[in-house]
Amino acid sequence: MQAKLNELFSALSDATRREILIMLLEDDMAVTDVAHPFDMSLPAISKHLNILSNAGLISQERRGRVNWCKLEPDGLRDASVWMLSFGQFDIPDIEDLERLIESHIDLTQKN
Amino acid sequence: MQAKLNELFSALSDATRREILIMLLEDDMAVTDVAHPFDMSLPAISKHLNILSNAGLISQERRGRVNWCKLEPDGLRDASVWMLSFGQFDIPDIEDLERLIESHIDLTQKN
DNA sequence: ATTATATTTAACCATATGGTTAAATATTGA
DNA sequence: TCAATATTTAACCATATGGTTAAATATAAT
Repeated sequence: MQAKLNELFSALSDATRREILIMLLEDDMAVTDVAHPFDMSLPAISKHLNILSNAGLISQERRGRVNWCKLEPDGLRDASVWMLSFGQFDIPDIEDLERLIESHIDLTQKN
Repeated sequence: MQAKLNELFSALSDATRREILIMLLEDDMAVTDVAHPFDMSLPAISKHLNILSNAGLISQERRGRVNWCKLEPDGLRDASVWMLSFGQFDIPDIEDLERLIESHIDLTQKN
């Protein structure tokens, strides 16, 4: 649980990786196309994609020589639940997020 | 903006630091007391507290020889807004979070 | 069969991170 | 004044991170 959160937040702590996630919001992409806008080598991007995969934020499916990268929006859930609940609740279901938001707002307005 | 998010997510990517935040949810604490439950030296905790301060997640106020650590719940806002909006919107105000949650749920149910 | 394309793996490098111990710096209490 | 307490700073260390280039692998196209 803690290890998974470490991996998640750590994956999100890099601007290149956050950019990649945003790109994948539009559509699935091949590794080469993900790499295109960045001033960085293909292996570097490949590493970033592995980190995102291991964190559960994307999935990769190889078809032929192309490795398709796909956003896994559920991957963000644990981290966002932790952040919103600030770790004080144990809410597994995304339907409860709205309630968590409410309590987060209460929390921030307390001082 | 990106640098601040790097700092925020990076600060959250360590289990010790997340634990400290949860501890501070209860009440403000002196550095020594923060350190107490951890199997770690005081300087190590001091470094963690600096990282949390620089990320804006806590503040520290020295009174006499005691440095009081205080949670800054607003510090989480940027990161949670990014996560929930997935970077596609530009919502500065926490009142709008509820709407963002809605769209996040839509997003996750899309596939 | 050969070549081009897509991607990963390997080896390497510089810097960052998270810890340590020892010493320094205030501040408080006796 | 002297000692104890609270905390930080400094110097160091091992490992992790984020990048590089060169080589390897697998698939597709000619």
